[in-house]
Amino acid sequence: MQKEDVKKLEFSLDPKSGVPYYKQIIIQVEMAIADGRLSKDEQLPTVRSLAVDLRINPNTVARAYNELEIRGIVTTQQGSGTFINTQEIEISAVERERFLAEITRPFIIKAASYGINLQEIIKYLMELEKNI
Amino acid sequence: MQKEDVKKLEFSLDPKSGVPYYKQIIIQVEMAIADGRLSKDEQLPTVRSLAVDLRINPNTVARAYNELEIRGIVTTQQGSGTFINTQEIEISAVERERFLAEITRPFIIKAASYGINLQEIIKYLMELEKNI
Amino acid sequence: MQKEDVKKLEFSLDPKSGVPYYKQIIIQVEMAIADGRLSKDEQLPTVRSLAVDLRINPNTVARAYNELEIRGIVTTQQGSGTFINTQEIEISAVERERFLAEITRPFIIKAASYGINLQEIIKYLMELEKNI
Amino acid sequence: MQKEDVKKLEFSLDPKSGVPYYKQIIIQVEMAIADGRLSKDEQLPTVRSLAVDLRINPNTVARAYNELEIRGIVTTQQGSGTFINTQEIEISAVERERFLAEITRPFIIKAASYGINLQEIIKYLMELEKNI
DNA sequence: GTGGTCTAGACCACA
DNA sequence: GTGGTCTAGACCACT
Repeated sequence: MQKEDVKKLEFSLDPKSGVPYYKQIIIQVEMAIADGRLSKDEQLPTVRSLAVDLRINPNTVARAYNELEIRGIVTTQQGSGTFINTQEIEISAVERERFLAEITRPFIIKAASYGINLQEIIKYLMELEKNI
Repeated sequence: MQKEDVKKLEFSLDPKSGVPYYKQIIIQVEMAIADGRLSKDEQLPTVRSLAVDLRINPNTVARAYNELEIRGIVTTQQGSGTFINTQEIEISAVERERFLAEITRPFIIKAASYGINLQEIIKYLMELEKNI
Repeated sequence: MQKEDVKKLEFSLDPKSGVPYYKQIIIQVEMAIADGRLSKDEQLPTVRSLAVDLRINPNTVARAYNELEIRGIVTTQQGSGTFINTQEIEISAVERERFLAEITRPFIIKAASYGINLQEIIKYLMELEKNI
Repeated sequence: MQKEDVKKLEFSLDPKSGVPYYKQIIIQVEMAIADGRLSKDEQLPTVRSLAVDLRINPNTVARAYNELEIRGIVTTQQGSGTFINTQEIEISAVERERFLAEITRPFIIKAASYGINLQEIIKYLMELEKNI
């Protein structure tokens, strides 16, 4: 290998998701840390460059970085940039449950529209799990 | 049987969740349809009665019902009420299986990308099913 | 043939159309007169029987008949029923235009969603017309 | 060219039509998309500015935009505005012709059932096209 | 500045 | 009685 085969960090926004841009950025940073694409002391894109990349207002990026800093996930060094500050992301049980509900709901509803009920879904998933 | 095993429809709002009231109502109607507590041609509570029940403004209920109508989930007939409109899409058993596999895959992948595994999903769904 | 091969009058309501029931009934009576399924002195179904047929409130049928009477299209004979009162239905130019716009709009919009514009539609229709 | 041949987007409401304001706005946006005056990623007037223009309540504009969003026609991003979201469905030339035939047939039949013939339809559409 | 949510209350149309 | 439309105005979240 000539170089590290690292999954590069790529931000992307979904305007239709209803999730505010700044939150999408926060989640993506957190996820990148969680799966190792970002690690301690690495630098995030600058506010301006990311704003240009994503074609959004720099204030929006700044807000995301700011909230990440408040949560202790990144540290901003005046004049030099924003850096990852931690190795681990902890997501609270409540957040976890809420997130699970959020992604599960449309899945259940879509299945139901084809006449597939919860029991059937569970049965299918248990089959799947057994065969992993 | 000891008692009627009715799964009654009960609306409830959580003001602390951050989810707007009207969306909570939409979700509860959708879920009730998905798990069979509401089925075709059944009438929803009237706008006014639900508003009183939930102690919210009738406009908020109306907004939820209106969105459900635009999405084709309910039909309202002025002067008589709001009725469930869902007609399940008819598919064969084979298609059914294929369809289930098709919508399950991205769902599982998405969950996995957030560190949630199949076991956890199944556990959550069983919890859900119990509480219908 | 053994009997008159008459197109029978059949009322039907579409709850999803957004058009009030009483107006749907009015239109259907007018249409039936216009194309000869109903002619002068024929009797309409009774308010009660039609209400039962359509599974709607008798008041709704009564309202439709009442409006038809106001317009001079039918006459109600106390105790004997409601009868067609005219041979011809005249639709005002304004109504006609409005109706034309109403049925044209969704057609144009649907075409547009497939990238077909008005000019193209017109061209196609002119072709059609030439080949009749 | 003597002057820019711009088909500018102009909203206008007819209080006498009986059509609710919010529906008039929806129709005008849809038609503007259909005939190309509005295209993907263009921004609609802001809720407040359109409300001032039309001298109606901002909630009424918001309601129209909201319904357009539910239908997937526009996307709103809180804090930045409302944008056209229509992505035309891609079809081949052959499919195009077939599709046009397919949606035209029921349209013509419906019109005919109300005594409106092809010539009249074409005349109306040409009128429409001229006035864009 | 943008849109989102909610309330309060009026008046109308429909069954 | 039902839902539909619109206004006025408040407060919030996001860019």
